[in-house]
Amino acid sequence: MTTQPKPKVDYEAELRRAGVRITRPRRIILDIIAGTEDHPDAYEIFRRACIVDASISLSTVYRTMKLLEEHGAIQRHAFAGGPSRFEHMGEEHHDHLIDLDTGDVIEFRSDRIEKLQDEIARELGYDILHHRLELYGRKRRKN
Amino acid sequence: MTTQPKPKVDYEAELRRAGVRITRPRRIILDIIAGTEDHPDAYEIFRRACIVDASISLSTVYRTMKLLEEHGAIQRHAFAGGPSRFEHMGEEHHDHLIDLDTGDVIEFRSDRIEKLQDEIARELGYDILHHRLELYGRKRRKN
DNA sequence: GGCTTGTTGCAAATGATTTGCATTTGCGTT
DNA sequence: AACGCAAATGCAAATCATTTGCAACAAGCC
Repeated sequence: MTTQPKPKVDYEAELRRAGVRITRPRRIILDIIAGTEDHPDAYEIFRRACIVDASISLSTVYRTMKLLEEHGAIQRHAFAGGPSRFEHMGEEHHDHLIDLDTGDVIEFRSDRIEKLQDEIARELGYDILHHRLELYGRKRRKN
Repeated sequence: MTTQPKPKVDYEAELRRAGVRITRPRRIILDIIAGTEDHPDAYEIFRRACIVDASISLSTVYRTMKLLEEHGAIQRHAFAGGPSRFEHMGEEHHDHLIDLDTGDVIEFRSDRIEKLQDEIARELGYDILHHRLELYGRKRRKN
């Protein structure tokens, strides 16, 4: 379970290629999500963006998040009871373990689980487009 | 993958035992969720309740859902991009496959996945209190 | 049956997100 | 380098899901 350092993908070039206009707000937002390893929500991204350019609006953050999600540049997580939180797409898909005490999010990945999911979906006659696996727990007490 | 007929648990007696006052609205809502096999949201429950008693308010539905959730009588599902949907607690835990075209929810269960989850959490030093596994897909085209 | 306290309905508040619209800006074209 | 137009922005207001304050009301114990 190594913490793989995510490669700084050049989203800008990629989006431009897809015909997306690169504006100043978009560049700033892009930099923020590309450069963070946590899972900020829209408002947090907005707050960070404001530090760079105070004229950026929250609507633009939301619009940009939706745009990036549609272009597969980011992943939206809707954890139970809270605003959506975003994360740039890494190489590898992974799932999340949410620490109920601290709210920390731990990423993990299990190929066996991925495989099982596909099997189950096949049995049920479905193709999986995506999935969501979240474990909610607390740190084991050393007793 | 059999569709087990859920036992009509006597929520009323159980809640009363827990010191919960059984009012007319609560009884109606309880009957609705105990008697359905789908996953209605608060508004849908409200709508169904209104047929029985038009004076029931949406707030009461929300308040009752929260109450029932706290007492472990129902399960709240926050599927991606939509309101919470509720389901009475069956015997067996299960996960969900959401049909992206129709919104249908298919229940399934895999002990192997459950087991893997526990293993993973243990490796990470956590105890799982609960989890959420949702597969989003569409029906396989017969090609 | 009356009392006490929890519950309800309603309307207004909240939190997250979206949208209408007038203004601005990217960027291919001249 | 300036031009033009469609696309993007900021702002405020709208929307959607859910919660809350409060006065009227009803459950369940005496």
